[in-house]
Amino acid sequence: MPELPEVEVIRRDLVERVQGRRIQRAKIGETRLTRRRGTPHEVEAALIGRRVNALRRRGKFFLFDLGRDSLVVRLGMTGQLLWSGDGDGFRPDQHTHAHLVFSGGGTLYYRDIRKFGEMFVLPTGSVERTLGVGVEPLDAEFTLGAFREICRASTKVKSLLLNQAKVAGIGNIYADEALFRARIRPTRGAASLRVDEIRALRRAIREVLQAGIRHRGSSISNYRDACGQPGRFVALHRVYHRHGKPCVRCGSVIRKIVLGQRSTHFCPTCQR
DNA sequence: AGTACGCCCTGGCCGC
DNA sequence: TGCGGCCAGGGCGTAC
Repeated sequence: MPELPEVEVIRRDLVERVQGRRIQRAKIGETRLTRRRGTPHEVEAALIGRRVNALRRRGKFFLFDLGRDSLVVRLGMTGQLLWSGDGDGFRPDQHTHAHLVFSGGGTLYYRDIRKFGEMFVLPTGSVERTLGVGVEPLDAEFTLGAFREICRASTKVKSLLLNQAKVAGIGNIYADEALFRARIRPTRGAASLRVDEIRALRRAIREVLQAGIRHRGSSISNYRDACGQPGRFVALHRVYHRHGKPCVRCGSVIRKIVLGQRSTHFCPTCQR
């Protein structure tokens, strides 16, 4: 479900609440959550008594820096991290599979209807290598030169954008929206892009991700921030889920196709 | 290396 | 109202 902007909104909501606090209790009640590494009990044991030095984001991953180790959380399609202070905020339900109780009050719940998300612990020093995600599109390293190198691939440009090992954090919504803003057809071969197109796409990626963060994310169905509130960016989508509707730029009918097993939306006139 | 497919899950929506 | 089929923002393993 959540892409870079949604994860970043949640991270910003949570950082003030958990940074510097100690995990007093931890409960993981779903074995699927820890399938990548360890058992629920092992992960719980690695968390209890540890202080959260920082809460960072890498692509679509949350990284809770616990010192020597880091807790890694990925939300998959329907995962949510929901905060509850003492007596207010989220109440757990049947889809709530884990929670962390923090010193000084407050509980962080992990809720995930489809259970595609995951939660595991890695040595902090090996997080980067283990996750293997590519450049952060909002960071300074995402230069035109770096993106040109990435585009030297024999794959369609949209598939490239969705490849987390190349560029971190872009998912189906923001890929379609960025390609629309750059006026590039999703089916174009990445290697066929001219320099001016790569420049436009890089700019569009950054703009659409920043706009997504500014509007607190895209809530198509069940995305919610850490306080349970939906994002407002859907109203500003120009192509995603707008198939059959007129293009906001030229009035042509927005089309929907399948590309790389994912629904893909574009304007057949504006995007070339 | 790239692509297609099945699969992991659950729920919402649509048509009948 | 009920039911089957299809769809979904992610990503992995396998086969080609």
